[in-house]
Amino acid sequence: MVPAPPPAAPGEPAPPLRRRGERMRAAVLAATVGVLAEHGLAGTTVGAVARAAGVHETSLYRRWRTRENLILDALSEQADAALPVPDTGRVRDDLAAYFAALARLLATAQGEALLRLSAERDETLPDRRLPYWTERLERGAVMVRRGVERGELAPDTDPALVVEALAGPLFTRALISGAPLGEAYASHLVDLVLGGALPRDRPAPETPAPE
Amino acid sequence: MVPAPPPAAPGEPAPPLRRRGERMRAAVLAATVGVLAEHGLAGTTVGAVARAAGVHETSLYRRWRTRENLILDALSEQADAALPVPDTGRVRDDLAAYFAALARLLATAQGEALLRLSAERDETLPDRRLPYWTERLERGAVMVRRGVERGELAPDTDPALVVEALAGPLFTRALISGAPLGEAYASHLVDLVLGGALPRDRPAPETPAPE
DNA sequence: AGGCTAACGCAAGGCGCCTTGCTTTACATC
DNA sequence: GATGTAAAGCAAGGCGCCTTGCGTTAGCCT
Repeated sequence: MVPAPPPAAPGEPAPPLRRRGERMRAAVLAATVGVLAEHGLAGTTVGAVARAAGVHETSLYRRWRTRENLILDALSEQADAALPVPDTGRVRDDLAAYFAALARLLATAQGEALLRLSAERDETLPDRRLPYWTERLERGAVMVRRGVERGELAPDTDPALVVEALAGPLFTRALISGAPLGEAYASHLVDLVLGGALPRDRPAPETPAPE
Repeated sequence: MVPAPPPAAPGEPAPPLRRRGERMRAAVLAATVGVLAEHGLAGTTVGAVARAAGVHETSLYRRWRTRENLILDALSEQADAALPVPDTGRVRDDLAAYFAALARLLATAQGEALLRLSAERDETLPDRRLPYWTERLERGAVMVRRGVERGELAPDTDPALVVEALAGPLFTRALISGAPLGEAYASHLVDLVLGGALPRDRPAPETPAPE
Protein backbone atom coordinates (compact mmCIF):
# COMPACT_ATOMS: atom_id res chain seq x y z
CA MET A 1 0.00 0.00 0.00
CA VAL A 2 1.38 3.32 -1.01
CA PRO A 3 0.57 5.89 1.65
CA ALA A 4 -1.03 8.88 0.02
CA PRO A 5 1.03 12.04 0.39
CA PRO A 6 -0.19 13.83 3.52
CA PRO A 7 -2.98 16.16 2.44
CA ALA A 8 -1.46 19.59 2.44
CA ALA A 9 -2.77 21.60 5.33
CA PRO A 10 -5.00 24.36 3.97
CA GLY A 11 -2.80 27.37 3.52
CA GLU A 12 0.30 25.33 3.03
CA PRO A 13 1.10 26.07 -0.60
CA ALA A 14 3.63 23.30 -1.04
CA PRO A 15 2.45 19.84 -1.90
CA PRO A 16 5.67 17.96 -1.19
CA LEU A 17 6.82 17.83 -4.76
CA ARG A 18 9.61 15.41 -4.95
CA ARG A 19 12.69 17.41 -5.75
CA ARG A 20 15.88 15.79 -6.62
CA GLY A 21 19.36 16.61 -7.79
CA GLU A 22 19.94 20.19 -8.76
CA ARG A 23 16.36 21.25 -8.15
CA MET A 24 16.58 20.03 -4.59
CA ARG A 25 19.95 21.65 -4.06
CA ALA A 26 18.68 25.02 -5.17
CA ALA A 27 15.51 24.72 -3.11
CA VAL A 28 17.44 23.81 0.02
CA LEU A 29 19.97 26.60 -0.34
CA ALA A 30 17.17 29.09 -0.85
CA ALA A 31 15.36 27.74 2.18
CA THR A 32 18.57 28.00 4.18
CA VAL A 33 19.01 31.66 3.38
CA GLY A 34 15.38 32.21 4.22
CA VAL A 35 15.55 30.52 7.58
CA LEU A 36 18.80 32.28 8.27
CA ALA A 37 17.27 35.66 7.58
CA GLU A 38 14.23 34.88 9.68
CA HIS A 39 15.62 33.03 12.67
CA GLY A 40 19.27 33.98 12.73
CA LEU A 41 22.29 31.74 12.79
CA ALA A 42 21.40 29.96 16.00
CA GLY A 43 17.85 29.39 14.86
CA THR A 44 18.95 27.81 11.64
CA THR A 45 18.68 24.16 12.54
CA VAL A 46 18.95 21.39 10.01
CA GLY A 47 15.44 20.29 10.83
CA ALA A 48 14.05 23.75 10.20
CA VAL A 49 15.76 24.02 6.85
CA ALA A 50 14.57 20.57 5.88
CA ARG A 51 10.97 21.44 6.74
CA ALA A 52 11.20 24.77 4.94
CA ALA A 53 12.55 23.09 1.83
CA GLY A 54 10.10 20.21 2.00
CA VAL A 55 12.91 17.71 2.12
CA HIS A 56 13.98 15.03 4.52
CA GLU A 57 16.67 15.83 7.03
CA THR A 58 18.70 12.82 6.07
CA SER A 59 19.07 14.13 2.57
CA LEU A 60 20.65 17.28 3.87
CA TYR A 61 23.12 15.32 5.91
CA ARG A 62 23.93 13.11 2.99
CA ARG A 63 24.63 15.95 0.66
CA TRP A 64 26.21 18.49 2.99
CA ARG A 65 27.53 16.31 5.77
CA THR A 66 27.21 18.99 8.46
CA ARG A 67 25.04 21.93 9.29
CA GLU A 68 28.04 24.17 8.97
CA ASN A 69 28.71 23.13 5.42
CA LEU A 70 25.11 23.63 4.49
CA ILE A 71 24.93 27.17 5.76
CA LEU A 72 28.32 28.00 4.35
CA ASP A 73 27.30 26.74 0.96
CA ALA A 74 24.13 28.77 1.02
CA LEU A 75 25.95 31.89 2.12
CA SER A 76 28.90 31.75 -0.19
CA GLU A 77 26.68 31.37 -3.21
CA GLN A 78 25.05 34.60 -2.16
CA ALA A 79 27.85 36.79 -0.97
CA ASP A 80 30.17 35.77 -3.71
CA ALA A 81 29.82 38.40 -6.37
CA ALA A 82 30.57 41.13 -3.85
CA LEU A 83 33.95 42.69 -3.19
CA PRO A 84 35.21 43.82 -6.55
CA VAL A 85 38.80 45.01 -6.58
CA PRO A 86 38.94 48.70 -7.43
CA ASP A 87 41.79 50.22 -9.40
CA THR A 88 41.78 53.96 -9.05
CA GLY A 89 45.51 54.42 -9.39
CA ARG A 90 45.86 55.32 -5.75
CA VAL A 91 46.54 52.67 -3.12
CA ARG A 92 44.80 54.54 -0.42
CA ASP A 93 41.60 54.92 -2.34
CA ASP A 94 41.70 51.35 -3.56
CA LEU A 95 42.20 49.98 -0.09
CA ALA A 96 39.66 52.31 1.46
CA ALA A 97 37.03 51.27 -1.06
CA TYR A 98 37.80 47.59 -0.79
CA PHE A 99 37.80 47.41 2.97
CA ALA A 100 34.79 49.65 3.25
CA ALA A 101 33.01 47.06 1.15
CA LEU A 102 34.31 44.35 3.43
CA ALA A 103 33.04 46.29 6.42
CA ARG A 104 29.64 46.57 4.79
CA LEU A 105 29.62 42.85 4.14
CA LEU A 106 30.56 42.04 7.73
CA ALA A 107 27.89 44.39 9.02
CA THR A 108 25.37 42.20 7.23
CA ALA A 109 23.82 39.33 9.12
CA GLN A 110 24.96 37.03 6.37
CA GLY A 111 28.48 38.36 6.27
CA GLU A 112 28.78 38.00 9.99
CA ALA A 113 27.43 34.48 9.87
CA LEU A 114 29.91 33.62 7.17
CA LEU A 115 32.79 34.89 9.24
CA ARG A 116 31.49 33.34 12.41
CA LEU A 117 31.23 29.94 10.81
CA SER A 118 34.72 30.40 9.45
CA ALA A 119 36.01 30.74 12.95
CA GLU A 120 34.72 27.34 13.92
CA ARG A 121 37.44 24.93 13.09
CA ASP A 122 36.59 21.55 11.77
CA GLU A 123 39.40 19.16 11.15
CA THR A 124 37.25 16.52 9.53
CA LEU A 125 36.42 17.67 6.05
CA PRO A 126 38.20 19.73 3.47
CA ASP A 127 37.54 23.28 4.42
CA ARG A 128 36.12 25.77 2.03
CA ARG A 129 36.04 28.45 4.66
CA LEU A 130 39.66 29.37 5.01
CA PRO A 131 40.04 29.52 1.22
CA TYR A 132 37.08 31.84 1.02
CA TRP A 133 38.69 34.51 3.16
CA THR A 134 42.26 33.99 2.08
CA GLU A 135 41.24 34.43 -1.50
CA ARG A 136 39.50 37.66 -0.66
CA LEU A 137 42.49 38.91 1.29
CA GLU A 138 44.81 37.91 -1.49
CA ARG A 139 42.87 40.29 -3.70
CA GLY A 140 43.65 43.01 -1.22
CA ALA A 141 47.31 42.15 -1.42
CA VAL A 142 47.18 42.72 -5.14
CA MET A 143 46.19 46.32 -4.57
CA VAL A 144 49.05 46.79 -2.15
CA ARG A 145 51.50 45.34 -4.64
CA ARG A 146 50.31 47.73 -7.26
CA GLY A 147 50.92 50.55 -4.83
CA VAL A 148 54.44 49.38 -4.21
CA GLU A 149 55.15 49.15 -7.91
CA ARG A 150 53.82 52.62 -8.42
CA GLY A 151 56.18 53.84 -5.73
CA GLU A 152 53.32 54.89 -3.51
CA LEU A 153 54.46 52.52 -0.80
CA ALA A 154 57.85 51.59 0.57
CA PRO A 155 59.52 48.93 -1.54
CA ASP A 156 59.97 46.56 1.41
CA THR A 157 56.27 46.64 2.24
CA ASP A 158 54.82 43.24 3.11
CA PRO A 159 51.48 43.12 1.31
CA ALA A 160 50.15 40.23 3.34
CA LEU A 161 50.95 42.04 6.56
CA VAL A 162 49.22 45.19 5.40
CA VAL A 163 46.14 43.25 4.43
CA GLU A 164 46.06 41.43 7.74
CA ALA A 165 46.41 44.71 9.57
CA LEU A 166 43.38 46.01 7.71
CA ALA A 167 41.15 42.97 7.79
CA GLY A 168 41.99 41.80 11.31
CA PRO A 169 40.37 44.74 13.09
CA LEU A 170 37.26 44.43 10.95
CA PHE A 171 37.01 40.75 11.75
CA THR A 172 37.53 41.43 15.41
CA ARG A 173 34.77 43.98 15.52
CA ALA A 174 32.42 41.56 13.85
CA LEU A 175 33.35 38.56 15.95
CA ILE A 176 34.30 39.83 19.35
CA SER A 177 33.66 43.40 20.28
CA GLY A 178 30.56 43.96 18.20
CA ALA A 179 31.64 47.55 17.69
CA PRO A 180 30.13 49.33 14.69
CA LEU A 181 31.54 48.46 11.30
CA GLY A 182 31.25 51.60 9.23
CA GLU A 183 33.07 52.75 6.18
CA ALA A 184 34.58 55.55 8.20
CA TYR A 185 36.23 52.99 10.40
CA ALA A 186 37.72 51.23 7.39
CA SER A 187 38.94 54.55 6.10
CA HIS A 188 40.64 55.49 9.36
CA LEU A 189 42.25 52.08 9.48
CA VAL A 190 43.70 52.50 6.02
CA ASP A 191 45.09 55.89 6.96
CA LEU A 192 46.68 54.48 10.07
CA VAL A 193 48.22 51.46 8.43
CA LEU A 194 49.55 53.39 5.47
CA GLY A 195 50.59 56.53 7.28
CA GLY A 196 51.59 55.12 10.63
CA ALA A 197 51.20 56.78 13.97
CA LEU A 198 54.52 58.54 14.13
CA PRO A 199 54.56 62.30 14.17
CA ARG A 200 54.74 63.64 10.65
CA ASP A 201 56.17 67.02 9.87
CA ARG A 202 54.82 66.99 6.36
CA PRO A 203 51.10 66.77 5.73
CA ALA A 204 49.82 63.24 5.49
CA PRO A 205 50.30 61.65 2.06
CA GLU A 206 47.56 62.64 -0.30
CA THR A 207 44.54 62.37 1.87
CA PRO A 208 42.70 65.43 3.09
CA ALA A 209 43.11 64.89 6.82
CA PRO A 210 39.99 63.09 7.98
CA GLU A 211 38.71 65.45 10.61
CA MET B 1 19.34 0.91 52.73
CA VAL B 2 22.28 3.07 52.01
CA PRO B 3 23.98 1.85 48.90
CA ALA B 4 27.65 1.34 49.56
CA PRO B 5 29.83 3.56 47.44
CA PRO B 6 30.64 1.62 44.28
CA PRO B 7 33.80 -0.35 44.98
CA ALA B 8 36.50 1.59 43.23
CA ALA B 9 37.65 -0.30 40.20
CA PRO B 10 41.19 -1.47 40.84
CA GLY B 11 43.45 1.27 39.58
CA GLU B 12 40.85 3.97 40.02
CA PRO B 13 42.41 6.05 42.77
CA ALA B 14 39.34 8.12 43.56
CA PRO B 15 36.78 6.82 45.99
CA PRO B 16 33.98 9.28 45.25
CA LEU B 17 34.64 11.57 48.16
CA ARG B 18 31.68 13.79 48.48
CA ARG B 19 32.87 17.28 47.67
CA ARG B 20 30.74 20.26 48.18
CA GLY B 21 30.88 24.03 48.08
CA GLU B 22 34.26 25.57 47.55
CA ARG B 23 36.11 22.26 47.54
CA MET B 24 33.93 21.07 44.72
CA ARG B 25 34.34 24.28 42.79
CA ALA B 26 38.09 24.09 42.92
CA ALA B 27 38.11 20.42 42.00
CA VAL B 28 35.85 20.98 39.02
CA LEU B 29 37.82 23.94 37.69
CA ALA B 30 41.03 21.97 37.99
CA ALA B 31 39.44 19.04 36.22
CA THR B 32 38.22 21.37 33.49
CA VAL B 33 41.68 22.69 32.79
CA GLY B 34 42.97 19.15 32.81
CA VAL B 35 40.42 17.85 30.35
CA LEU B 36 40.94 20.93 28.23
CA ALA B 37 44.66 20.36 28.04
CA GLU B 38 44.22 16.69 27.26
CA HIS B 39 41.29 16.61 24.87
CA GLY B 40 41.08 20.11 23.50
CA LEU B 41 38.16 22.48 23.45
CA ALA B 42 35.87 20.23 21.44
CA GLY B 43 36.69 17.26 23.64
CA THR B 44 35.86 19.14 26.79
CA THR B 45 32.32 17.93 27.35
CA VAL B 46 30.42 18.56 30.51
CA GLY B 47 30.16 14.85 31.10
CA ALA B 48 33.90 14.38 30.79
CA VAL B 49 34.60 17.16 33.25
CA ALA B 50 32.05 15.78 35.67
CA ARG B 51 33.60 12.33 35.54
CA ALA B 52 37.11 13.74 35.89
CA ALA B 53 36.06 15.73 38.93
CA GLY B 54 34.03 12.91 40.46
CA VAL B 55 30.92 15.05 40.51
CA HIS B 56 27.50 14.71 39.02
CA GLU B 57 26.79 16.48 35.75
CA THR B 58 23.72 18.16 37.16
CA SER B 59 25.81 19.94 39.73
CA LEU B 60 27.89 21.53 37.03
CA TYR B 61 24.82 22.78 35.25
CA ARG B 62 23.38 24.10 38.46
CA ARG B 63 26.46 26.06 39.34
CA TRP B 64 27.70 27.17 35.93
CA ARG B 65 24.55 27.05 33.87
CA THR B 66 26.36 26.34 30.57
CA ARG B 67 29.42 24.55 29.37
CA GLU B 68 30.74 27.83 28.06
CA ASN B 69 30.59 29.48 31.42
CA LEU B 70 32.31 26.56 33.03
CA ILE B 71 35.26 26.57 30.68
CA LEU B 72 35.47 30.33 30.75
CA ASP B 73 35.56 30.33 34.52
CA ALA B 74 38.28 27.73 34.57
CA LEU B 75 40.34 29.56 31.99
CA SER B 76 40.09 33.07 33.29
CA GLU B 77 41.22 31.98 36.72
CA GLN B 78 44.32 30.67 35.06
CA ALA B 79 45.28 33.09 32.34
CA ASP B 80 44.62 36.13 34.41
CA ALA B 81 47.89 37.15 35.88
CA ALA B 82 49.52 37.25 32.45
CA LEU B 83 50.00 40.31 30.24
CA PRO B 84 51.75 42.87 32.40
CA VAL B 85 52.00 46.33 30.91
CA PRO B 86 55.64 47.22 30.25
CA ASP B 87 56.95 50.76 30.55
CA THR B 88 60.29 51.07 28.89
CA GLY B 89 59.92 54.70 27.90
CA ARG B 90 59.57 53.81 24.23
CA VAL B 91 56.18 53.15 22.72
CA ARG B 92 57.50 50.78 20.16
CA ASP B 93 59.19 48.57 22.69
CA ASP B 94 56.23 48.67 25.05
CA LEU B 95 53.81 47.69 22.33
CA ALA B 96 56.11 45.07 20.89
CA ALA B 97 56.54 43.45 24.28
CA TYR B 98 52.88 43.61 25.16
CA PHE B 99 51.58 42.22 21.91
CA ALA B 100 54.30 39.61 21.75
CA ALA B 101 52.98 38.43 25.09
CA LEU B 102 49.46 38.45 23.69
CA ALA B 103 50.66 36.42 20.72
CA ARG B 104 52.24 33.92 23.09
CA LEU B 105 48.99 33.68 25.02
CA LEU B 106 46.95 33.15 21.89
CA ALA B 107 49.37 30.49 20.68
CA THR B 108 48.50 28.55 23.81
CA ALA B 109 45.66 26.07 23.67
CA GLN B 110 44.11 27.84 26.61
CA GLY B 111 44.49 31.29 25.17
CA GLU B 112 42.97 30.19 21.91
CA ALA B 113 40.10 28.53 23.70
CA LEU B 114 39.49 31.70 25.66
CA LEU B 115 39.35 33.77 22.50
CA ARG B 116 37.30 31.21 20.66
CA LEU B 117 34.70 31.12 23.38
CA SER B 118 34.68 34.89 23.38
CA ALA B 119 33.62 34.85 19.78
CA GLU B 120 30.54 32.84 20.58
CA ARG B 121 27.89 35.30 21.42
CA ASP B 122 25.39 34.46 24.07
CA GLU B 123 22.65 36.91 24.72
CA THR B 124 21.28 35.10 27.72
CA LEU B 125 23.62 35.70 30.61
CA PRO B 126 25.79 38.61 31.62
CA ASP B 127 28.93 38.26 29.62
CA ARG B 128 32.31 38.17 31.21
CA ARG B 129 34.02 37.55 27.95
CA LEU B 130 33.86 40.86 26.21
CA PRO B 131 35.04 42.67 29.35
CA TYR B 132 37.97 40.30 29.55
CA TRP B 133 39.39 41.37 26.22
CA THR B 134 38.36 44.99 26.28
CA GLU B 135 40.11 45.41 29.59
CA ARG B 136 43.26 43.92 28.16
CA LEU B 137 43.11 46.11 25.11
CA GLU B 138 42.46 49.16 27.22
CA ARG B 139 45.78 48.46 28.87
CA GLY B 140 47.36 48.60 25.46
CA ALA B 141 45.76 51.97 24.83
CA VAL B 142 47.45 53.28 27.95
CA MET B 143 50.83 52.59 26.42
CA VAL B 144 49.86 54.40 23.26
CA ARG B 145 48.69 57.42 25.21
CA ARG B 146 51.98 57.57 27.01
CA GLY B 147 53.69 57.56 23.65
CA VAL B 148 51.57 60.45 22.46
CA GLU B 149 52.32 62.43 25.59
CA ARG B 150 56.00 61.79 25.16
CA GLY B 151 55.75 63.12 21.63
CA GLU B 152 56.72 59.80 20.16
CA LEU B 153 53.45 59.58 18.30
CA ALA B 154 51.36 62.09 16.41
CA PRO B 155 49.13 64.11 18.72
CA ASP B 156 45.96 63.16 16.87
CA THR B 157 46.68 59.44 17.24
CA ASP B 158 43.63 57.38 18.16
CA PRO B 159 44.85 54.94 20.82
CA ALA B 160 41.89 52.62 20.48
CA LEU B 161 42.40 52.40 16.75
CA VAL B 162 46.07 51.60 17.14
CA VAL B 163 45.31 48.89 19.63
CA GLU B 164 42.65 47.38 17.41
CA ALA B 165 45.05 47.42 14.49
CA LEU B 166 47.54 45.47 16.57
CA ALA B 167 45.24 43.02 18.29
CA GLY B 168 42.93 42.37 15.36
CA PRO B 169 45.46 40.56 13.22
CA LEU B 170 46.58 38.44 16.15
CA PHE B 171 42.99 37.46 16.88
CA THR B 172 42.41 36.71 13.24
CA ARG B 173 45.39 34.42 13.04
CA ALA B 174 44.24 32.57 16.12
CA LEU B 175 40.61 32.30 15.08
CA ILE B 176 40.53 32.10 11.33
CA SER B 177 43.70 31.60 9.40
CA GLY B 178 45.58 29.57 11.96
CA ALA B 179 48.80 31.19 10.76
CA PRO B 180 51.71 31.10 13.20
CA LEU B 181 51.57 33.52 16.09
CA GLY B 182 55.16 34.38 16.85
CA GLU B 183 56.71 37.32 18.57
CA ALA B 184 58.32 38.31 15.29
CA TYR B 185 54.89 38.74 13.80
CA ALA B 186 53.82 40.98 16.64
CA SER B 187 56.98 42.98 16.19
CA HIS B 188 56.44 43.48 12.47
CA LEU B 189 52.88 44.51 13.11
CA VAL B 190 53.95 47.16 15.58
CA ASP B 191 56.47 48.51 13.09
CA LEU B 192 53.86 48.68 10.39
CA VAL B 193 51.19 50.33 12.47
CA LEU B 194 53.55 52.87 13.98
CA GLY B 195 55.65 53.55 10.91
CA GLY B 196 53.10 53.05 8.18
CA ALA B 197 53.72 51.68 4.73
CA LEU B 198 54.51 54.91 2.94
CA PRO B 199 57.96 55.37 1.51
CA ARG B 200 60.25 56.97 4.01
CA ASP B 201 63.27 58.97 2.99
CA ARG B 202 64.62 59.02 6.50
CA PRO B 203 65.50 55.76 8.24
CA ALA B 204 62.60 54.26 10.12
CA PRO B 205 62.01 55.79 13.56
CA GLU B 206 64.24 54.19 16.14
CA THR B 207 64.06 50.60 15.18
CA PRO B 208 66.93 48.84 13.51
CA ALA B 209 65.18 47.83 10.30
CA PRO B 210 63.95 44.26 10.85
CA GLU B 211 65.65 42.48 8.02
C1' DA C 1 24.20 15.09 69.37
C1' DG C 2 20.21 16.42 66.83
C1' DG C 3 18.04 19.11 63.23
C1' DC C 4 17.71 22.41 59.09
C1' DT C 5 18.67 23.65 54.80
C1' DA C 6 21.13 24.37 50.89
C1' DA C 7 23.96 21.69 48.18
C1' DC C 8 24.51 17.52 45.78
C1' DG C 9 23.02 12.77 43.41
C1' DC C 10 19.96 10.63 40.39
C1' DA C 11 16.61 9.50 36.67
C1' DA C 12 14.13 10.89 33.02
C1' DG C 13 13.42 13.51 29.16
C1' DG C 14 13.59 17.29 25.44
C1' DC C 15 16.14 19.21 21.63
C1' DG C 16 19.75 19.41 18.14
C1' DC C 17 23.43 17.23 15.42
C1' DC C 18 24.65 13.35 13.11
C1' DT C 19 24.82 8.15 11.57
C1' DT C 20 23.07 3.85 9.77
C1' DG C 21 20.35 0.27 7.54
C1' DC C 22 16.70 -0.31 4.81
C1' DT C 23 12.85 0.88 1.66
C1' DT C 24 10.97 3.64 -1.91
C1' DT C 25 11.02 6.50 -5.92
C1' DA C 26 12.61 9.62 -9.53
C1' DC C 27 14.92 9.77 -13.63
C1' DA C 28 17.54 8.12 -17.42
C1' DT C 29 18.33 4.45 -20.54
C1' DC C 30 17.28 0.85 -23.26
C1' DG D 1 6.90 0.96 -21.46
C1' DA D 2 10.12 -2.06 -18.64
C1' DT D 3 14.25 -1.76 -15.94
C1' DG D 4 18.27 -0.40 -13.42
C1' DT D 5 20.46 2.76 -10.30
C1' DA D 6 21.45 6.58 -7.76
C1' DA D 7 19.04 9.75 -4.98
C1' DA D 8 15.66 10.54 -1.67
C1' DG D 9 12.47 9.03 2.27
C1' DC D 10 12.07 6.88 6.67
C1' DA D 11 12.91 4.96 11.41
C1' DA D 12 15.79 4.24 14.95
C1' DG D 13 19.38 5.44 17.76
C1' DG D 14 23.83 7.54 19.71
C1' DC D 15 25.91 11.58 21.74
C1' DG D 16 26.06 16.16 23.76
C1' DC D 17 23.79 20.15 26.01
C1' DC D 18 20.53 21.34 29.11
C1' DT D 19 16.16 21.11 32.34
C1' DT D 20 13.21 19.31 35.94
C1' DG D 21 11.45 16.90 39.93
C1' DC D 22 12.54 14.48 43.68
C1' DG D 23 15.27 11.95 46.88
C1' DT D 24 19.65 12.13 49.75
C1' DT D 25 23.25 14.14 52.45
C1' DA D 26 26.84 17.19 53.91
C1' DG D 27 27.87 20.65 56.85
C1' DC D 28 26.64 24.30 59.83
C1' DC D 29 24.08 25.97 63.93
C1' DT D 30 22.10 25.56 68.10
